[in-house]
Amino acid sequence: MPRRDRQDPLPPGPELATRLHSAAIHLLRRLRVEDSASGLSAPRLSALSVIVFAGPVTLGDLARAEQVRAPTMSRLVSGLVKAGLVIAERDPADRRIQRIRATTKGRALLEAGRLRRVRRLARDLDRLSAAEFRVLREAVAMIERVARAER
Amino acid sequence: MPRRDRQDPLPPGPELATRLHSAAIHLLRRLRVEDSASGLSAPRLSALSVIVFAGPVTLGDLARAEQVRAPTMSRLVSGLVKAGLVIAERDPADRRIQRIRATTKGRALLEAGRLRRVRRLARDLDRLSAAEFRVLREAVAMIERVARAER
DNA sequence: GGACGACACTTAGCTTAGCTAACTAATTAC
DNA sequence: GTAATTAGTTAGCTAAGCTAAGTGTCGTCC
Repeated sequence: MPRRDRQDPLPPGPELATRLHSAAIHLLRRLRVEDSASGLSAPRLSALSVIVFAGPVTLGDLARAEQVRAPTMSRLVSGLVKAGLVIAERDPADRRIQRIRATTKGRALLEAGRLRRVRRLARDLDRLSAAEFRVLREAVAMIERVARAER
Repeated sequence: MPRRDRQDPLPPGPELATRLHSAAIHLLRRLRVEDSASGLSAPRLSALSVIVFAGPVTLGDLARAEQVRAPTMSRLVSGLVKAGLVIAERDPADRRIQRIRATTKGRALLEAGRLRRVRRLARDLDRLSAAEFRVLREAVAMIERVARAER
């Protein structure tokens, strides 16, 4: 019975996927260091990010986006509300629903943090040549397409 | 006083960094869905991953890698030990230090989870043409280099 | 070679983040 | 107009984060 050893080379598709997966993890782990300056916990920062970029969202939307249950998101949001970073209003048309959106303060806080991360990444990318830059630009467009695809 | 508007185009370096950052986040958020099948919490899964790939590590190494404090990692590791996924042994040369390594079971569990993520990503990457594949391969090598760089 | 500081981790005790189960209120379906 | 469904919340638990303080081990230095 043929057994697949750990050292066996993987087929080309999975091998690239493996490397992309690993590279993405290491990239973001590196940038995460900058987040402590925001003063927010990782779950709150992540939820705030979705609220800022996805515009007014419902609590259910948020819970799905963050892959947590509704009660968890309910408490995260009330923490963000108390901190003055977001506002939650009942939808007048369907009063079960909340419309959650960022305040100016929330948007500013998130944007400052995102800038720290991006600046750090931009500094790291300075190691690349102009030609490599062009290749990376193409690749990023592909990753965006793949990562946002329907299913 | 010239004010930078939100709609202003960013300079080329930061703009690529911004897009790469966002693409990496969306890529991993998408793959994270697969992790529930492992039965482990995200922090434990992440710690196990470092243990499996970085070989025997100390608790301090792990805490630094995961960007948490020692007491947090201490409890994560004892959870993994109780679950039979890792083994922690005192270093005979310096008995303050632990050498933490994965068991066969731990390695198998992590590998199964990683495979689910990678297979999902590989399936997503099938949308790309052969030419795009080659570009992506080049870009991944660059990202690996950048993400592992010293500082 | 004994005292002392530093180091690696653990314990205690707190807050936040995750969950399920059960509840409330609003809407939709019949 | 009653029943079922949907959106969130509350209660109550475990896990994960922190700081402060404790334990044992090592290195140093006189």
